[in-house]
Order: sequence, then structure tokens, then C-alpha cells
Amino acid sequence: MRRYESIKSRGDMKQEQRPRVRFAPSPTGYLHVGGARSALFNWLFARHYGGQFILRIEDTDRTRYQEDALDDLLSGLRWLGLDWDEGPEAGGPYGPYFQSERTDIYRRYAEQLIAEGHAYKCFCSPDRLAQMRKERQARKEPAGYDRRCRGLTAQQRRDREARGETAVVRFKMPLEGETRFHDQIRGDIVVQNETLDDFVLLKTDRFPTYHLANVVDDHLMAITHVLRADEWLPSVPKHVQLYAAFGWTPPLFAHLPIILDPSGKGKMSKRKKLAGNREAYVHLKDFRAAGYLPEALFNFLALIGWSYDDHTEIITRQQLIDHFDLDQVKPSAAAFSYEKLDWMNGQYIRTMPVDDLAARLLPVLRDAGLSPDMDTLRALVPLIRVRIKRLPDAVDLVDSFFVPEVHPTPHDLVGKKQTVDQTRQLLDLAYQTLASLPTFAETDVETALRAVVTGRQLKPNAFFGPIRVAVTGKKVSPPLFGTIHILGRERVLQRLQAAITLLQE
RNA sequence: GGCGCAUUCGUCUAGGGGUCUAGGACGCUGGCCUCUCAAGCCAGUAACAGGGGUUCAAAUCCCCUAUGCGCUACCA
Repeated sequence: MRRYESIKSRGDMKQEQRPRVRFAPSPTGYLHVGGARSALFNWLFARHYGGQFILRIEDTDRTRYQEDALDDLLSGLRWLGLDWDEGPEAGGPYGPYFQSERTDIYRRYAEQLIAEGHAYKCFCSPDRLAQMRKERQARKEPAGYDRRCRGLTAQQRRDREARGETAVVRFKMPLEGETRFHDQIRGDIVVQNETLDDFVLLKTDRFPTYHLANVVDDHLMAITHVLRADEWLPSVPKHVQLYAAFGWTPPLFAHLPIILDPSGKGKMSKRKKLAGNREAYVHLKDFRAAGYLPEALFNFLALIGWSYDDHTEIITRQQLIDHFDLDQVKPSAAAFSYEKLDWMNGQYIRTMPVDDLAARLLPVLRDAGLSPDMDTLRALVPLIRVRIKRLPDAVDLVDSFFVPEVHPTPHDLVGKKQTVDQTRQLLDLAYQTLASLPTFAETDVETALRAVVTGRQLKPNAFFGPIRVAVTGKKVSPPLFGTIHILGRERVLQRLQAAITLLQE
């Protein structure tokens, strides 16, 4: 795999120039996990080199603007722990950080380009453009604007303006030659200018397009590195030409591999279903709601498209900051593996401090309609932590601790090779044994019940199975002795008795 | 169609010309452990897209082909 000169090797940036990078989402929808990954890489890069991570809101599309998108974005970044040094709610010396508040700036620069002969007004209607596109397609010509308005005389232009025709401002792309640039991840890229078209800079609503706004802002905000998803790569030549027209030095570019759907075919989409009819999460908030831990998702996302070495999977945030750099970013797109995320989430759940896990479980259990008390929950955590991959998995494991009674079925109660009578006798035995115990400490419970098993030469599960069902109402539960201890004498005996009664009927 | 990017186990990846009979992880399969389910441990499965070069030597460098993905808006 290629390895371009790492930024570090070009001199100690920590001394010379702190990078300024930005995440520049558009509030047209909820924060996508791919967007979150872009933000994450930018953040890691900034933190690694001690630079600034800037959040800029590219709200120049008024038709697709979504009211609650900004909140979702901000809370999503915060949930992941990606704090921004400049941007909404943080302020900063290069504001405003909402492009909708910077429209005069873009207009001014567009005027400048027109004045200097780098841009022109175009009066072509959307209808005509659509028509033109269709014809070009039919003739198998390259797509793109046919430049009809590029040759308008000053007089023609004045006439049409006088008639009140609306116009966009288009960039006057060089017709010949080539545009070359260096991508930090992909190396040198060259494209022929004849394949580039006269893209729109300013729309008829006087708002800038992405191309204009992003170039102007990156320059004005002193952005040093543009780290963004792969899908932007084809527009870099346009931006490079724009920088040239302005006489500005472009930032360094690094295009990150995009995240593909688990099948590896296409971007991640909400519409696709996973194996087992599981829902395919694509928005950050969906992962959050599904019970993934931010630190696990953070770890997982960092490792898609980037790796530290040949064996590290679980890696802390600080280690990531210490080691992250562009030279280990892979150029190829990567499929998103929900299975591996589940595994990783489980790893974090298992190693998290008990109190932390209990605290995170509390709201999840409440959402499920349970009213757990913290003491019981804390006692339960060690029993259930290795059994859950996502927070809501805990609900089924602990609900029997927080309800007054359980309702086992005779079918579950009676083991495969047992009769109803036998089962009832075993439960009775369990009742007698436990009722006579002086304490209900876990070890005492275990010692006593195991003694029964050995004494009667039973198979452990033949005895413990029915007890489990009687006491929790389920065939699958946390470890029995701990369960009995936490449930307490009163409830355990009650439930055993209830099961015995049930089997008598 | 045009333009661009990419291509190592099913998936995420290690790999910077010889140490590669290609390493790790997820998944899957089997075993151990075991009060259920898990977890853990052990073992197994499985890849350099194809073809040409360059070189004493290529997964690593170059070219072609194929395939995939992305872009092709007055969206970002």
C-alpha cells in the first residue's frame, strides 16, 4: 500500500503550524454515521497535532433545510465527545459559522470574479438546462453546461437584466490545459480541463453553492487541511481553479474512504434491512437509541478506514489521539459491519466500571417500563454484563427483579426428561432447602443447593433448571445463585411456592 | 454515456521488493469450561481480481483488462 510522506515527516508541525480543520455539515437531515466518521477523523487530526477543530454549518440550501437537524447534529457530536473549538455556541474569531449569515461575503466575492473575468451571469432557465442535459445525454456527450451564456456581449447581458430575467453566476472554467492537485491519501491527481464545466457559484436566490461557499470560507477561516469524504473528490478540480482565480493557495486535501452498506454495495441506507430483519441504523441517533456506547462507536468508527497496527482492536480515545495520522488512512471504501460493532460494544460493556454501567442502564430500563432501584441494579450488573451487547439487551435479563411476581408456564417449568410430579417434588425440595437457610448469601445458597444435587445424584441442570424458571419466569436468566441472593428470601420462597401450586393444578 | 477513485480471507484490516507455505480481528464451525444463556480459552475455515511487464526476486513498482464504488443539480 502506498504511503505518502506523512505530515509529521515534513517537519514538526506542532512547532510550526497548528492545523485548522473543519467539519462542515449541511443541516438537511440527521447526522449520518458517515458524517460522524468524517467529523471524527477531523477531530482526531486536530487533537493529534494540537490544532483547531472547527464546526461550520453549510446551510445554503434553503429548500432542503430541516428544522431539527442542527440540534441533532450538535448533540450527536457531543454524544461522541467531539468538541469543537470554533463554531455554533462556541463562537470564534472567524465567524459567523453559519453560511446563511455570510451571504454578503459570497456575493462580494462572486462580484469580484465577474469583474475580473473569472465568472459570468447565466440566464438559462432550469427548463432549458434540463432540456440541454437530456439532449447531451442522448448524443452521449459529457454532461455539464453548454456555456451558452458565456459568450454573451455586455449589451445582451444588460438587455436581459433590464427585462428582469433572473440569473445565476457561473465560473468561467479554463477550456484547455489540465488541473492537478495532490491528495494526502491518494497522491497526485490530474484531470483535463475540458472535462470540467462552468459550475454555478451563486444561485438565483442569491445564495452561494457549496463550491463557492466552501472555498471562500476555507480560505477566510484559514483552514489548512480539508478532510472530507471521498464523494467530494470529483469537485476538487473546480475548487482548485476557484482558488487560482482568487489568487489563493488552496489547503491540503485528504479524501477519506466512504463507508459502504454492509453488503459493500452502495452507501449506507436506512431502507435496507439486515440479516435477521434487523434494522440498518444510519443516523447517529439511531445507534444511540439502540444502546450503543459512544466510546464503542468512537473506537469502531476510528478503525474503519484507518488502523493503528496489525492487531489493535480496542483502543482508547487518548491512544487514538496519540497515534492518528493521515498516513495510515486507507484509500478504499469499507463496508460497515454491524456484527463487529456489536462485539466491540460488548467489549466496552464488559470492561466498564460497574457504577457507570448501572447508571447508563437506568434510563434504558425506565424506558422499558421498569422502576429499578440503584442498589439492586448495581448488584445485578456483574451478573449480566457479559450477557449484553447493547444496553436494551439488559431488559429481558433483569425485568423479573423489578416486578412483583413472575408467570412461568408449566411447559417451561417441567424439563424435557421430567414429569410434572418429579418437577414439583424438586421444587419442593428447593423450597425446603432454601427456607431452612439461616442466610441468603450467594455462597450459602450455592452450597446448599449443590448439596442437594450431589446427595440425590441429580444432574445439576435437572434441579437448577426448574428453580430458574420458577424464580425468574424464564429459561434464560443471570446465574441462579446470584439471582436468588439478590431476589431475597421472601420473593424466592414466594415464587417457588407459586410454581409448586401451579404444578398441582 | 463521460470523468474520477479503488481492488489482500464473507467483512474490517496488517503488509513500504526478499523475513509471506500472507499476520490480527469480526463472523462462522468444532472443542474445553459450565446451573441456562453468555463470556472466556483453544482449534479450524477462508484472501493477494485477471493478464502482461520491470527485477536475481513482486501482495508490494509500471501498464492493460475486469469489477466495484463515487461524481456527473441553481443539493451538499
